[in-house]
Amino acid sequence: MAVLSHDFYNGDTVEIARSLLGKYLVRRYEDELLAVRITETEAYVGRCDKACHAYGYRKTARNETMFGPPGHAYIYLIYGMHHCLNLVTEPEGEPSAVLIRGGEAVLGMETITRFRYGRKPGELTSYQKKHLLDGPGKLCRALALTRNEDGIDLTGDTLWVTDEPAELGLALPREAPPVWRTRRIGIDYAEEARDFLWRFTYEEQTR
DNA sequence: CTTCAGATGCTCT
DNA sequence: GAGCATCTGAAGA
Repeated sequence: MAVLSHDFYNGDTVEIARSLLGKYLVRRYEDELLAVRITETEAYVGRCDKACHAYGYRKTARNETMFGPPGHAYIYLIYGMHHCLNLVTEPEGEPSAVLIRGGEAVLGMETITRFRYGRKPGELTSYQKKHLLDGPGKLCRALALTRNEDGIDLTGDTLWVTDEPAELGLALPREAPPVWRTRRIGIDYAEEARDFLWRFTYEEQTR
């Protein structure tokens, strides 16, 4: 399969959130490739999910990208200072997306740690290394993703997902380990949707 | 290890 | 004006 196509994203959001685990998110920044193995995702579905920005098909300036075609990045600012990356799913007009909540750096460590801490990899504490990319805001910071990248096509040359790490010149696993399924984080306001088991992580990852 | 306060600005009512 | 799909550092256990 290699680079995920628009077809991949044109489907059930919860299923896509699960299957994105273990795949590789690639960011081209200037002439360098940065890559992250996806370890944590969440599904958001406008049709039926009170936690989704587009719940009940409520369209605003912020969430407009989710109403567009699948296979694009929906990026927004949260808490005034952090960005969150989502991958738009489902057919156009069904506002839905997968939030990328965490990963592990596999390519471009120098640049990633510079974006995160302004330091070289060897200068990080073990705590900083352990928690380098375990949150949606951290991931966007590490890959220099902001609202400037909102709406970009995931089949272009800026940001994409692949399940073939050999394309990156890396000998890395192609298969995901068993996944763990839990409630989503930070959506206590969302009534019954709080209890949807729409968060996916590697089994060994608790956080 | 845990909890907790504060940061900070955009978005929607 | 209220609230937010978060992160950090400091302090306590």
